[in-house]
Amino acid sequence: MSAVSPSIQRKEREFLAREELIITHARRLLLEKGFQAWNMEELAGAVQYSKGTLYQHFTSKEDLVLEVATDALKQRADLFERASRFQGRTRERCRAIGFACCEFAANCPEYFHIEMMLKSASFWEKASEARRQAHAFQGARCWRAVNHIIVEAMAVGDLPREPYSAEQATFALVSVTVGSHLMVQEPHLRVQAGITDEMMPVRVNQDMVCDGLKWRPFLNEFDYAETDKRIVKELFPNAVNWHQTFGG
Amino acid sequence: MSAVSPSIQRKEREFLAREELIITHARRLLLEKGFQAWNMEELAGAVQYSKGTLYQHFTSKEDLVLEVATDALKQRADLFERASRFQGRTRERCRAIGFACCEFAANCPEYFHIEMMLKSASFWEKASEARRQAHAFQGARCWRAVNHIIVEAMAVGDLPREPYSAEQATFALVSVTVGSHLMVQEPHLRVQAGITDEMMPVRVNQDMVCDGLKWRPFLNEFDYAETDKRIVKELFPNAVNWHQTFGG
DNA sequence: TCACATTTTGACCGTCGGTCAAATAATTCT
DNA sequence: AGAATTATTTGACCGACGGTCAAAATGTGA
Repeated sequence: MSAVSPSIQRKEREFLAREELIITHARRLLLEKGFQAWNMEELAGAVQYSKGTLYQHFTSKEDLVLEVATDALKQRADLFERASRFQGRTRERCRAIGFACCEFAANCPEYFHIEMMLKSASFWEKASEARRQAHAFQGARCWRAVNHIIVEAMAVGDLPREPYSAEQATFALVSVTVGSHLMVQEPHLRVQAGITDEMMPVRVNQDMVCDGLKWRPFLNEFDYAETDKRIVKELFPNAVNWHQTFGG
Repeated sequence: MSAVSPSIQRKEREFLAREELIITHARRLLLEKGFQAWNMEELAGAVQYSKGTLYQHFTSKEDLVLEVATDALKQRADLFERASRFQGRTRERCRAIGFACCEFAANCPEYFHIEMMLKSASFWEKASEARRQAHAFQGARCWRAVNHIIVEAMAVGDLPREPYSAEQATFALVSVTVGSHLMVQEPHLRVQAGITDEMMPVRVNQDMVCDGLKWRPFLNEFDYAETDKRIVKELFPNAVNWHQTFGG
């Protein structure tokens, strides 16, 4: 007998295709309306299946949303890893990751808020174990991309080993990045801080932390404007979000 | 006739007392269980009133939670303003606010997650206009406390006016602080970064940003350990959370 | 074509936030 | 004091939603 009957294979393919369809529509609803303002019935209608069928793919609404978030996080990790291979000094490569994160945020503007929602215990425990692990895995990829550059920067002498450890430095960059992406979305803060471009403050704050870490070369001893042009050209040639960052 | 009948006054007092009671129990439930894992019936039982009575005080569950969050934010603003009057150089006073924020976070460990929840549109629009404004007002107090010190630091020459404006610097400090408080609560990140003390990384990250802003005196040209002891002694003599920060 | 296995469906359930007419309590009037 | 009036409290009830499962529909193999 053959290993797997062809009809089984076809079923498998159809199942996976349907899962993709569900995820795609769930992503759309999540971006358009947030978490509360749509329900599973509505999603079922959108994908032309019944509610019961949705629950063959996901154990709960939270499980489905976690899947969407993890897909986004995987995109982020992919961008981070690609950016970390940028040719240049360690701080330039860190900068490339900063751009990658902004590129990601431009594509998934609601991502960081959704991510914060995930962290509440009641949400997390309604998701399946498999999807929780998948999310942790993609998160670890992002962490490693940053951490590896920092370890290398310390190895080659661009970044002092004192007073901050590689882990402290990584944690600081992660914190300032997430914090900035969240704060830049706050209308009140945008007014108070006079922010128009949403991405600029994120990278500006990253610069401050890198300078604070004494990561060579400092902002005022190197032409990072050239680096930035190279990053955009080599890593994000198709992105349209960097125009105002360079003054139109 | 008298301006207001005494029974009216008594009613008023009782009404306010009951509102306090409701808020107190809601705060407890929120800290113990988060947002989802309790309902209005349960709260009504806890305060020994019926559900209908709760809705004479708050337009919705979200409105009530916003009130709790704003109370916490007011505490934060009070601590910030007190800390900003600390005697010392501008960066020492900024440091005092950093301690104030950690003191606050120790008292309200769930605060920043609740705050993130508030920001989702569906939550915000279910709250009453009055409470939204109250929340914005307390948020502005926190912003101003930081911003004033930064403006003064620029005026006295402790902080260069270039390349960052006072608003950019304030935004950076706010972002790194909120981001750090959020990230330090993540179990995965705590493991990856090897964090045991929850407050230390927050202030470490603030130090990085201040150094990155070139805020004099730098970390390595001043004995901030002395400042820290003074801050704890003068501003938080009763707090117990700083022991491990100083190595037991 | 029929028997059997698999998949899909939507009526149904429990929960919860929120409402409101009726019950109860407080106050005022005579 | 007691009736009349006003104010307050209550909890049965509603609609919405996430999630379930027996029955219907569809697919499979002989």
